[in-house]
Amino acid sequence: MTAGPRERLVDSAITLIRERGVHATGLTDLLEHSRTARASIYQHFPGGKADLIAEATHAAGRQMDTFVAGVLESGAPLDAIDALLRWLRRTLRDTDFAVGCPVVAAALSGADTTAAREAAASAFRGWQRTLAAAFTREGLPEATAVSLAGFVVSGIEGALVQARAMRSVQPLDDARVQLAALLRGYLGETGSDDQ
Amino acid sequence: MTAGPRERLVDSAITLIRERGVHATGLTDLLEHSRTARASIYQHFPGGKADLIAEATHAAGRQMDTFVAGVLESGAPLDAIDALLRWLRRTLRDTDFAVGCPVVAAALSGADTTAAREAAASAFRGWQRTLAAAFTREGLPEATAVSLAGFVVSGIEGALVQARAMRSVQPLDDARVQLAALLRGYLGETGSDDQ
DNA sequence: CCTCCAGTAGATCGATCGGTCTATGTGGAA
DNA sequence: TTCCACATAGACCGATCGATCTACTGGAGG
Repeated sequence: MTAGPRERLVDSAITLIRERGVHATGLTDLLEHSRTARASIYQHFPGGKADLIAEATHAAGRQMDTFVAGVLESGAPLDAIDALLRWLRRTLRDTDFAVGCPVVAAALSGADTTAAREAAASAFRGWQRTLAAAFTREGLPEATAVSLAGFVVSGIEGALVQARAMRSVQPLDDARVQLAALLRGYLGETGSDDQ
Repeated sequence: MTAGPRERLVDSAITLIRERGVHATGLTDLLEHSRTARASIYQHFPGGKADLIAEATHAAGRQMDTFVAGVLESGAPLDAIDALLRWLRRTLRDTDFAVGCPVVAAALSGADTTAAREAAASAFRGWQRTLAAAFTREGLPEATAVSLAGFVVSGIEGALVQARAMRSVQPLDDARVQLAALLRGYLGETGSDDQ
């Protein structure tokens, strides 16, 4: 509950960027949402908005990576992917399809925001590494695990974009079914055939 | 070479949105890039920028759908996906990873731009339909074909986002390999094992 | 006590945003 | 030729952008 200005700014940046994208998120919105003084931005992020966005993207990437790693170490990879997709589905519905992935938003923020793009790339690589480690733990060769992990990220992120556009969780459900089929091909028959 | 103001505006909108996103694309950039008078926007798009973006998204969706449908009717689905991924890879490299998918950009343009979001959803549905038709032609059940088609779109779009962020074509190559594995599971062994 | 400084509140800056306006040019139909 | 719809060039509007600035507040450390 301490939540200093810096932490509030990062949290608000993640929230607003998920909803509106980088360029559509103004500092005024950011300050109002985080109940923070304008000067506090430049106190903690000398580079201004660009710095804040980059740090928010890094933070969002770490949060998601922690979540995925947590679910992975207590279950099979497919169950972890399932849990992630279920959580995304619930989040989308709860917010009336208003929120997307902050890392994707940062990745597409344009050519002028190099720091944000690099932060997004770093987050993607982190997720891929975490997933690939789980796949190798299941016996997959290193190269196969890395490729598969990268594609799992692609499939989920793409489904999230489609789901927002269509205002439907169907793309996430399709991703669940198809990723299950793909993983079954690599890892053989394993659970996760619930409803 | 006729290329009236309306056509030039739509083409420029597609180009600039691919690079910068909707909100980061200003009317001034648009007019300069399309060499068009400011008033011409409101002549052809009474709703202003929002109308133009929506029409550009529709046009981009149709163009891509035509491309995909063309490649699909002269080859197996996997070969068509291969051709699409190869084209995306070359485009990314030729532009130094500056361009993405205009439909994705429109889909993430925010809550205020409803028309653009709907245009993006329409484009996604069109691609899914086109792909699903090809899969049913190969003998897949309707429901399976639709689900698989939706996921193929997700996987490709997600790979494109990752590729831009990382400035690497690796995600597209991963998508190729994994989509091939997935389709092989449904359709059995079919060509496309070149390098 | 006083000092110091992160935090707050808000005025203000130049630049740019999307949109509207006038003036002028142009090419085809009546 | 006359006419008119369209295209162009560019000034202009209020609003908002990111960023800088001053003035004030409150609590920790000497």
